[in-house]
Amino acid sequence: MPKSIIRTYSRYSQTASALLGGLIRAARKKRKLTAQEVADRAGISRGLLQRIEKGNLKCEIGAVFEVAAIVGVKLFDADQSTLTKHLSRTEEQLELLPKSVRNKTKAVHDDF
Amino acid sequence: MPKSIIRTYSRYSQTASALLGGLIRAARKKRKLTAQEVADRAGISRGLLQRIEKGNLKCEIGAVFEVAAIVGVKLFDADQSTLTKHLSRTEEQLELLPKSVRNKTKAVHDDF
DNA sequence: ATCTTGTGGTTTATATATAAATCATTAGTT
DNA sequence: AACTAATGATTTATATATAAACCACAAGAT
Repeated sequence: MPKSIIRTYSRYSQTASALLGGLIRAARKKRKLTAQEVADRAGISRGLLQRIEKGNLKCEIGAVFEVAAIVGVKLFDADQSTLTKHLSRTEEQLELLPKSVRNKTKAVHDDF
Repeated sequence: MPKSIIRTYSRYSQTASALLGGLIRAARKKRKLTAQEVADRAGISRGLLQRIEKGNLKCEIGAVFEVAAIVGVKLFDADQSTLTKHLSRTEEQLELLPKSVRNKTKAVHDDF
């Protein structure tokens, strides 16, 4: 049972989430998309999109990634891909990544 | 009321999340940190950390960001900050971001 | 071989995020 | 001005993520 859960977040997380939310909102505006449109295409409610754009840290990461993809905000471009290359080439990472992405095209709930 | 919610995720989201989880796991290993140590410092359960490292899309983004910060995986460095500068300087973004980060040092639940 | 220690997986109870509906306000249009 | 559309915010019911407690197995260490 979850113990009363009063989670505190570091300033880094707050900033990162607020930044991401702001980028999403700005990108959505730039593309002249309404909140409802984006929410529909992401398969989420408009209320959830509002929280995402506010940088609320309690949203599920899948919803955030979906929205980011729809409005064109990419988390892992250029810099991150190099990060992937540089970071721990000796780890099991390279074989771990494909495995957890493979064999699922639609739903992902059987992920664990 | 949530309608039976069988969410599907795009391949982009799946890849991004798996990549992030893999980076986190690799970084944790690299720093010789046990799963329990990281979970404790992040204030989450070990089980949740397992799902995060697997790239499970249903984890809350706050927990993911916390863990990423602890093991040293940064989401918005170099490339992203330039993205911030380039992207829509005319939007309300620049005033939106500080506001939603300001006036909260510990908890963030009063965020909305 | 025994004893740790770390990890992966499962189960259960509960806290809570979510979808839906609603209302108010704002912005844009004619 | 009135009308529309978009947004912000709130409330309620329910689906579900989470913490905690397990178990089993693997890897080291003594």
